[in-house]
Amino acid sequence: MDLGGLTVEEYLKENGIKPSYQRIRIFEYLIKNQNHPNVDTIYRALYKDIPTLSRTTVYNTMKLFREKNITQMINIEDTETRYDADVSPHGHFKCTQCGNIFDVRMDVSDMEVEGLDSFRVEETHLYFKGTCDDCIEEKKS
Amino acid sequence: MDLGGLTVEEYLKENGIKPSYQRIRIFEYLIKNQNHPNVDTIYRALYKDIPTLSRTTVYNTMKLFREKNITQMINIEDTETRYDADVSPHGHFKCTQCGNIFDVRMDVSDMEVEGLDSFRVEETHLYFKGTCDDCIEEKKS
DNA sequence: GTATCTGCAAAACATTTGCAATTCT
DNA sequence: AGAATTGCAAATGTTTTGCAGATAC
Repeated sequence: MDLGGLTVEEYLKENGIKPSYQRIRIFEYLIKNQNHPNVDTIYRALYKDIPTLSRTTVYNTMKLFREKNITQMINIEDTETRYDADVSPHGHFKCTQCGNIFDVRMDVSDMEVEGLDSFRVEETHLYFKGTCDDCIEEKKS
Repeated sequence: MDLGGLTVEEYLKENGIKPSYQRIRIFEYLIKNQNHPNVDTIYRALYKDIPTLSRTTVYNTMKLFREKNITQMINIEDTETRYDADVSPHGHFKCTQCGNIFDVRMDVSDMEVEGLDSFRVEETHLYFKGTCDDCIEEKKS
């Protein structure tokens, strides 16, 4: 993740977000841990350092980040929403064994999709589910 | 939707599902109404005819259908899971105005995706979000 | 007659809301 | 001081679970 040479604080300001302590820490977490976390994972990780942090603040912050377009939502399972600070067009692969989500580079321009003429497309989401290499190896041994 | 000349009852049996009255009615609803309904929509529609029906049964049934691979889950919003009795590979477009979901034909073989070599892919999901033609027209007038 | 299926009520879980206390400028 | 932000507690909405009664083969 590259913020174009900006600090997190500058990047947030640039995108119309007041850089509060919590918001900076949450965004820092997102770019340092490219693990596509859900709200609870973010909360637990930061709670160690910021014991006053509440889940509500994480929810509020993720909602704000989404509105300002500096994160995208990943809805693969119905049970949890995960987040990605990389908003460039790319896909995801979720391993159903370990639960990890991996980035998948994709060239949307390659995609020949019929029947989209009558729609104004604002978002494109592509994801795969299956088993990752590590989990395949694990089963063999 | 084509069941290959089978009745719903035969189709369910064929797929290892005991064709109870509720299951038949639910599956019939899915193939007659290609509206990608959520559990509540299915429940409300059938409740008129089957007043003893419970949401639990709809949930149970949808879980069973998924396991037997005669429906697929559509997770576009974090708030609701929707279902499709068409399990052939295709994408979806959700209009954020009216909430309708439309099928989008796609040829997966056209898709050039890098970095999937190390994964065993079991499912591919493609969806778009935006505004449909009807809702664009509506705003103009 | 025994397995399975259904459906009620309660529980579980993620997310949102209302509001009071806190923080920042 | 005034506006925005935080965080608690309660509410909401969806889905799951436990279990008793009904149904089917």
